[in-house]
Amino acid sequence: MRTPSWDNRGLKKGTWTPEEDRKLVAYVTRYGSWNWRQLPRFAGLERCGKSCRLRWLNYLRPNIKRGNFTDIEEETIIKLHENLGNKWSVIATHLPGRTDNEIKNHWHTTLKKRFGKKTVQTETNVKASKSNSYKISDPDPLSTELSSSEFSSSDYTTHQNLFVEDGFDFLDAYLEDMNHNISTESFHISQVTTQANGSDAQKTMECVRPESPLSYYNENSVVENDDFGFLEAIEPITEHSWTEAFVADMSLIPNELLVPLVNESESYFSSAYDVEDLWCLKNNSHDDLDVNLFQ
DNA sequence: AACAAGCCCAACCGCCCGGCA
DNA sequence: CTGCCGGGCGGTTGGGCTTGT
Repeated sequence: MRTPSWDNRGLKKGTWTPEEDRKLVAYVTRYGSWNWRQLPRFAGLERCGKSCRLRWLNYLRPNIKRGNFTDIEEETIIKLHENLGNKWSVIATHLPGRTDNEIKNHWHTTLKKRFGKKTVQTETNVKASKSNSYKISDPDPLSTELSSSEFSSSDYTTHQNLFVEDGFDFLDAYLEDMNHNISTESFHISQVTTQANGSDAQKTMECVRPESPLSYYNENSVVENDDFGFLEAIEPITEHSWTEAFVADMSLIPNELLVPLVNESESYFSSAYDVEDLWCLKNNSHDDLDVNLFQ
């Protein structure tokens, strides 16, 4: 979108590149967002912390739901906006997978025009009459929170995809999530797993989300050049690897923020997220997910 | 085909709030 | 109590994309 530029501190501004996305995802996935202001330095990013935070929360974070808003989602936004005003972050908590920024954009570009000048209540009642899952007459905005059963099952595919059966491999789950339901096209990427033990650990997995940052890559070049570097982040391979920056700076990260790898031979990744939160997510109902995850 | 206008959304900016020393 | 710092939030903007003429 925005033309890349540098501010007076030498920090980059503007559109994020795929490489920057990979660095940020890899770093936050492994170490969490322990300090947004310091994070870019350790992650090898020439960005301000705010920019990193925004990029992560609005675009790279798992469970982000993209694409058109459903009628139910629009009804929810309209109703909540009527009751709460421009409290986009609060409204976003009622729409699993949607970010406040996305909701705000959708409101300004679409809903405001459609509903801004009409009586919102009237309009929403019409829409609500089409839906048997949303009670527009409920006066309490909080009580209008949609239960998991009020969304179609596909709405939650991203949540369900966050976890895989064979253990707690956060990054696998992340990639699974990124694959969600966007395209039927597919391409293969290499998955770094346990190369350290010398076994033939390279697997392939399908990545089918052209709208994701990963899709910046030409699919053919990914296959032919094996240049899909997303996972290189967690295992410095060459001296030119960007990972060198944060690997070299690891000593500066407080020990308590460095989560030891559980089992290097099987689960290379670890996360500084609250492990209890993540584990409980595996068992909790869907409507807790967006609250607990990655806050 | 070329241009203009409007749309859309990622990203930035500045303010506010809470935690902490 | 006060000031600093980091995070969060809402408003705004830049510019690519789409649609209309």
